[in-house]
Amino acid sequence: MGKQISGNGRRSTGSVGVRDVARVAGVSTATVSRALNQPHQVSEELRKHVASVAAELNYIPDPAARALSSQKTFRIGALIPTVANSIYSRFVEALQRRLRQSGYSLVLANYDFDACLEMEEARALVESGIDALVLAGEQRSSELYDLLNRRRIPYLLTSIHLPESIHRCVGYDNRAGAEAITRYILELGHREIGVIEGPSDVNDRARLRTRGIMDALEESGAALPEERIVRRSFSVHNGRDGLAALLDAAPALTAVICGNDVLAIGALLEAQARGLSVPKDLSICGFDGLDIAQEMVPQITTMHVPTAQMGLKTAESLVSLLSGEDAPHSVLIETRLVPGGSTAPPKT
Amino acid sequence: MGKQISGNGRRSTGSVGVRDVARVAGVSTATVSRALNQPHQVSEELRKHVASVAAELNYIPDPAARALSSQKTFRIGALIPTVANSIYSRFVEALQRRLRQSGYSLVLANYDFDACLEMEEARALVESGIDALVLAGEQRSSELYDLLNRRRIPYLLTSIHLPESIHRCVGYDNRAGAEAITRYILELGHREIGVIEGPSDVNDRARLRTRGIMDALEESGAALPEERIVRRSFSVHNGRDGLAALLDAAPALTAVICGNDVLAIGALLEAQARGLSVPKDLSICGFDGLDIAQEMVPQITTMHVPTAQMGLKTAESLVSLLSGEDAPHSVLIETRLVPGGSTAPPKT
DNA sequence: TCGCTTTATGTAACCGGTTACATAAAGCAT
DNA sequence: ATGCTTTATGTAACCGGTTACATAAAGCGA
Repeated sequence: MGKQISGNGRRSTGSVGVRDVARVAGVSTATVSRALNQPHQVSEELRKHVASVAAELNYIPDPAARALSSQKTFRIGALIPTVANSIYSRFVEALQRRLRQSGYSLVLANYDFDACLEMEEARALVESGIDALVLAGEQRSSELYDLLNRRRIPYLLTSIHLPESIHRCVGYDNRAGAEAITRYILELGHREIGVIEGPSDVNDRARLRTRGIMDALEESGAALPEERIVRRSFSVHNGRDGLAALLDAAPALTAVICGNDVLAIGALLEAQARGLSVPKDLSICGFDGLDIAQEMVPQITTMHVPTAQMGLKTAESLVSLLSGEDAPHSVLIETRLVPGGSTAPPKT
Repeated sequence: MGKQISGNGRRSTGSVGVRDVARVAGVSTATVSRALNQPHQVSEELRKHVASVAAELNYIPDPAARALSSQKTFRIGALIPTVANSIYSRFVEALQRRLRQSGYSLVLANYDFDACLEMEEARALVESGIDALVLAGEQRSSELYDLLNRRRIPYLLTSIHLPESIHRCVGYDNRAGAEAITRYILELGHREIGVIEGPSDVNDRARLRTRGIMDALEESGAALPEERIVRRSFSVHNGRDGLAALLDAAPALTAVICGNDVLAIGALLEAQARGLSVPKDLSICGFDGLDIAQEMVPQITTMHVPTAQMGLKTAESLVSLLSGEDAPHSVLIETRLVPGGSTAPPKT
């Protein structure tokens, strides 16, 4: 290769760089950079001139160079259990859309509720270069939090609301939501209640929901015998299976409270497959407010979570945080009880 | 040996850099870089020494610096209509998992089937720095392809199989799949058939499926009057609405073919809400093989698409491509007809 | 032993923006 | 007009890896 003079403004890659723009516009590279990034520091006429030259040359700043010198990547990581559940996918979509508006890209990683994989993916995300990280829930090895703190990477917990926690969050109150929907079931007159809870060992949202259910039941004086609670990971199939197990152990149930809508859909389908009429023979309720659960026949009573709004708020918090403005330490996303045809007073 | 490198080797950011590792290990920065990236170019003992020093100092290469000098970002963009449909979300999950194994991150963008937004997001992805881009389907403004070619960014089309196209692809044959499932319906004896097609104007997968349905129907000599085909965008709600419209226009239908499983689920729910027995009064089939459709009662007859496998193959193609190896120009993902309880011969 | 090739390592110039600092010009009170 | 402050622009040193080229050492045939 021939020798390369750095001063001629030609990039070896062949594309247009700041030095080209500077040369054509007859100004320095510093001025070009300022004209494009800190417009107020440059006289208006020069700004316009530089902008027009840049546009004419079809100049596109190299993101790697920008990241290297400014120490900002304009990338945000999202470490989500699974995007196959629409409670997370809607969130991710809204998050991405809003981040883009502010010039950020979303780097997605999923770990399917596997704590080990979560740690690995987190490490990879951090090492790939991100300005901030979005996590789901609070429960995880302190190693991950240590890593983030050591590398000074701001992070945000979502799907959970913890005003007392040292971690920032944008989320909703899983416990209170579950308590409210349980009260609703109790107020309908149910006393023979079963629960299909989520995998509460590795998922604090699921655990909080179970806690809320138990709180409401205890408050009402209704005890919940061991055999009336089954634990299943989130899938329609497991919902069916869970209800089958419950009904085998306790055929007298009049209501089943599910850890989320996916389980509730499964329970509804299993009930129907067994010839049970919902809600006449059995009331079923869920949590999340998925579109599809709202379309089921009967419509599933649920605690609706506005996940798109959560994505929006999460994005806004992150953007403020990274702009040096201060964002609220915790943001509460309000849930809403949506009564559907899947619940009714028990048969007398 | 032991000679001091000019400067103190300390990064202004305070973290450990190649120069620190080089100094402590008593070698040059070039050797450190080579020891970590081209191990075969360095003597084994030196390699181990450098590796241990790097580990000891907890050295993590700066991705921006690496990207700037090597012109590789190790990031791959995925521009997906929506991740809220599990046909895409499963794909994205598998894609991400496999890419990570080879050291790549996934940058996700979604456009909700909006062609304008797709172009905008594509531009943003390209400008954010990616080594390659994954797209869904072929149909889009040539402006996008021009952009990718101009910037020399390799790309791959998915969810579609086009061996003749100039574009690379990893996907399945939408037309043939739809033709096969339609034949299946015809072979059951149905002649009074309705169709709820997807939004074929902006979505070539949906259009190909409609084409496959029409091909099979024409081949069988069965004409499809205008009023027996309705078009709806993909949602359970629209599936219900679509079936309602079809039944209003043509109450004598014995089978309904849906553009995908989401529409089919909606159609099934609407049929049940109207007191129709599926499949006795009406047969319904879909396309995609979503988990939830397989759990419905009755199980929905569908053309199963192994999306996770498609994600895997897509990732592998991309990795080969970016490693300079040659990847197949088109990869066919096989679909599979899964008969379920939602279809049966028509009432005689 | 010489000369040539191969292999291992070091030096320093990149990659392409950003920005601290220097400098020039303009504004303004005295 | 003088001196001081404010504002606009230029110069060049960064950011932290990678890698072309130079150099030293080792291998090897004759």
